[in-house]
Amino acid sequence: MGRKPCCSKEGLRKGTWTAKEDKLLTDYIKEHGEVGWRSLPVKAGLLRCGKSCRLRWVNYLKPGIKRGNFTTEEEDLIVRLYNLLGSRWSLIAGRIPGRTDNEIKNYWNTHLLKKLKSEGVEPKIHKSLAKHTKRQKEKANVSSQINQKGYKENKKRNKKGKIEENCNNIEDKEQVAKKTEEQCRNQDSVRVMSANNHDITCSSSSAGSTSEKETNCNNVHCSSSAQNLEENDNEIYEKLQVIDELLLNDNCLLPTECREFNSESQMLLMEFYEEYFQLVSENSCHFQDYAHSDLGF
DNA sequence: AAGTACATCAACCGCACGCAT
DNA sequence: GATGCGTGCGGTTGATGTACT
Repeated sequence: MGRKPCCSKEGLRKGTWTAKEDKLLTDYIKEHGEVGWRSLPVKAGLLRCGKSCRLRWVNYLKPGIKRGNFTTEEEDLIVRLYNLLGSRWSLIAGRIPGRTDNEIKNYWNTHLLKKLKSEGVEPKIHKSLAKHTKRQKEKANVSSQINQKGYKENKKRNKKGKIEENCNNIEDKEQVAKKTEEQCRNQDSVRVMSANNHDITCSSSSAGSTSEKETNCNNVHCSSSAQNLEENDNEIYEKLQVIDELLLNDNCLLPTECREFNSESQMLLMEFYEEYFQLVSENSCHFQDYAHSDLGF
């Protein structure tokens, strides 16, 4: 018994959207919100599949979507995120304000791959992650599962729009940032703007003093003490969670008025990512699952 | 100007996941 | 635990535009 199709294909339009269809969809969503994609076409008077409506909205009609040429900074970011995450376009798109997964995917396949190859750079090969998620999950080791559990729950809460509830548990957004700031005192800092447009000074480098940082890194890479390893794992993992908490909520990443992605906000973003990538890559041998499994990020 | 090849990107398709029952 | 539904994701297709012959 096969799975039911998402909708009856009969009598439905396919292909390029017309301006009239766009307007119908936009008007409906403005009034009712992004809910019930399956029933939306009928209610909105569209002869389209619900999935098609969602795609059209998410990729083209949704406010704040940036069209047009990618900047070199964006290109660089895409390449580095790809090396970290593989072809997880939605995750990559989530870290580049105004860009959609589809656009980034197309840009990668049509421009960046060629560009990299012409420069003699072979992009990191990733397995087709989507098709291996189950297997990867099964492979995930016990300790990482324990570490990831809390984060996954946080992520789930965020997805459900319960960020406030989450913030009550681990303080609020500012406190999350403050926590990071405390952990990162004495480190080179980067500035990240909070949702409240407060400048938060924090670092995505390892916690504590420089010596502690070195100890952490050494332990992560080659400690023979299982206990130390576990403690440091948790510490670094928590740090990644805090950073990613900020990254995932792009309101935390950039204030609304910076959605235009002006040069100043772009600089701040790039600085922040520099630190972020450094931290992840420093610990990549131990946190591969964080960077590459569907549980991480 | 016409035909063909290639490039681009919007849109489609099928699968997997989370959630409700 | 099994099943079905709604949704989101990544891979792929195909229509359209552009360059070349």
